[in-house]
This record gives sequence, structure tokens and C-alpha cells, in this order.
Amino acid sequence: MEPRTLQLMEQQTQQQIEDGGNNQAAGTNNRWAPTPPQLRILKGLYYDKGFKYPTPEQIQEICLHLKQYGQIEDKNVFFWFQNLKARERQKLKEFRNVPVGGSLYLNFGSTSSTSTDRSIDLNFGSRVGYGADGSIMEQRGEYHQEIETLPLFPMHGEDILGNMKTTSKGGGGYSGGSHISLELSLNSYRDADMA
Amino acid sequence: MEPRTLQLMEQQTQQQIEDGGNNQAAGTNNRWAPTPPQLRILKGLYYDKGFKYPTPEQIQEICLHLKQYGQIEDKNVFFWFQNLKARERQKLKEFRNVPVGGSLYLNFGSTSSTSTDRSIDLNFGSRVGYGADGSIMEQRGEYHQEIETLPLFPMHGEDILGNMKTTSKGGGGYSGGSHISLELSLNSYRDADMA
DNA sequence: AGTATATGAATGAAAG
DNA sequence: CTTTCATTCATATACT
Repeated sequence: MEPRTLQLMEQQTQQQIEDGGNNQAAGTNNRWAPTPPQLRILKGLYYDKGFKYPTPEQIQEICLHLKQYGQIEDKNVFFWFQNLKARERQKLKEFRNVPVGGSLYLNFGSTSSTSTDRSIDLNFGSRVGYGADGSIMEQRGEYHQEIETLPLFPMHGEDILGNMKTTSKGGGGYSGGSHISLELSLNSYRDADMA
Repeated sequence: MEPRTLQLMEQQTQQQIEDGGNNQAAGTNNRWAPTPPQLRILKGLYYDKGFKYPTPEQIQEICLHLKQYGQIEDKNVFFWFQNLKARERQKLKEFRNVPVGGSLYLNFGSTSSTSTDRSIDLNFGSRVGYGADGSIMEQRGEYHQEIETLPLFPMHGEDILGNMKTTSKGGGGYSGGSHISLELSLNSYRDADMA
């Protein structure tokens, strides 16, 4: 039914400075990382006890308790909870109701209660700078994407790049001096990684 | 791109799975790599269209379209954009360090020598309401389980999930008025890099 | 083969 | 709370 494979794995094959009680060499490491006991306790609070919204007082208490397992500050505890909450929520958001039957980009008026749907604009040659050699100049100013109800992909074909050569934007009535360089930086990266 | 040749950092070769129950199959290679069509489409979005900040909904949409070219998940798309943005930023930051013009920036980083203590403010992000009697109030309009008096840690062992003894933090010992307001000295070393 | 690099993945920290 | 930035780890691949 659905081709997606929902996996919520944890992938903890990460570095977790194995030092059981002391890390944080002065000067060389400026970013806190939980020691294994600290991480175990924090996870125990979050997952096992369902404790997800610590107050500042509770953060202090947790931090104080965790200090015996390594250097830690209040803000570390605060950020830890905040990040975990945010990322779990993000994960749920990404995996919910994938429009399998085709993505529909309909504006439901504006009755969406918490509609954070922003579509991209496919600005063909509107705000891109070009160098003298024709290469793109990556001049992103301050704003990322305009809000415009445009589909990401024009159809369920296979090409975003190939298809837009025949659109009216690129080939037709562009009355400007510059060209729409579609072949800007195709070889910047290695491709053909895997077959 | 920092050739770490003479790094003397002590990095324990880790691989200690902390959770003790999550055993990933060692045989399956689970690192996604974009297929050439996927990579072409992603690059087309990023470079040609300047599309660099996909929302979660758009990530889903991109992922859906890319699924016909190979196995892919939402988080792959998410990470792909994040990494590409980060690495372009990083490259730009390296390039402006060229000692050609002679404009060298000296920044006296205030080392915040009292940062070893917990001198941060945790009130900026969490809003907690206190009643007139000093009792803690609900901190969210939701239904997450209330944890008011919080016997977080029973004793100075490490038993979060076991017995909990009453720490009497919020229940009776909290007088109204002693509001923890520390100083929030989160050093923001963040220079102008997004220009 | 060993090393360097490219890049996926993870996460602490910060901004909005 | 949501989104983004920065840094780091992990590893497949390219290079010498």
C-alpha cells in the first residue's frame, strides 16, 4: 500500500565519550555531550517516566543530580529536552499522511487552523545573480522562499529540469538580457555514486 | 574540509551502544545514498531553482516523488538539504579567510570565566505559572501527565525509575517570590555568515 | 593498503 | 514551540 518504510530507529552508534565520569578537556571541547549515565538518566526521565516538560526548577534539580556524572549545566538539560521534544514532533510530522494518491496543492481557502504549508516558488531567473562567466552567484539575501502556491513538481513525470525547458517561462517570453542558465553547476559534485 | 592530520584529540573509538536493547543488524548497510536521478532532481531544486528551505510538507512531497527512483525517506531529503546548506556556508566561510587584502578580524572572545557555574537563565523558554501559594501550575494547556511536585530523584543513587522519595521541592517548600532568574549568558559567537 | 575526501547522519545550540 | 545553524561522527569512495 505504501512504499514508505516508517522506522523510528535510534541509531545510537554515535560517539558518546566513553569516559564514564570525566570528559571535557578544557579548551578543546566546547560543546557539551552527555556522558552515558547522564544520557541514561535523561532518557529514563523522558521515555520511561514520560517527563517531558521540566520547569526551570526541575531543570536545576536534574542538572544538579547529573553533575556527579560529568560536567553539565542547566542549559544543557534545557536544550536536551527541547531538542528531543522538537525532534520527536518533527518525526511525527514528517511521517504523517503522505498523500499517496498524488500530491494536491489546493488552497483550502485559509481555513487551516495551523496551516504551515508553504510552497516554494520556482523563480526562473528572478532573483539569481550571475557572474561574468555565467555561473550562478548564490546571492541569497535574507529571505528564503516566497509563499506561492506552486507545485514542487509540475507533474508526476520524471524530470524537473528537463521539463521546464518547454515551459513558457524558460523558452518563451523572457525579455531580459540574461539567460536562464539551467546548466549552471551540474558538475560540481560527483555523481553516479551508486548504479 | 579540514584535514585533521595532527589532531591530538583523544577520541575513544566508541561503538558502545548505550541503550542495550537496540541492536542494529550489523550486516545491513543502512546508509542512504541518492541514486543518480534522485541526485539530479535534488540538485535541480537546490541550485537551479534556489530551493533551499523545504518545509516538512515539501520534504514529504519531494521524497514521494523521489521514491520512484529508489528507496528514500523523508529524513534523507531533510538531511540532504541541511548538509548542502551547511557545507556551502562552510566553504564560504573558509574562503573569506584568505589573507590577501589584509583585513584580518580580531575578536576578543570574552571567555566568560564564570561559565563553569550554572549561571544561565532558564526562564526564557519555559513559562511556568505559580499560584499565590507558590504551588506550581500547569505549564501547558495540554494533557500531558502532571508532574507537579516532582520527586525526580529519590536519592543520590541513580534510581529514576525505582522508588522515589519526596524531595519536597514544590509541594511545601517553595515560598512564593524566590524566583530563579539567573543570567543567561549564552555566548553567541555567531558572526555574520549568512550574507 | 593507507590516507584523504565527500557526504549521510546525529545532535547541541541558537534564533525566531 | 518551530526552524535553522554549527559541529561532529561515520563511512563509502577516490586518490596516491
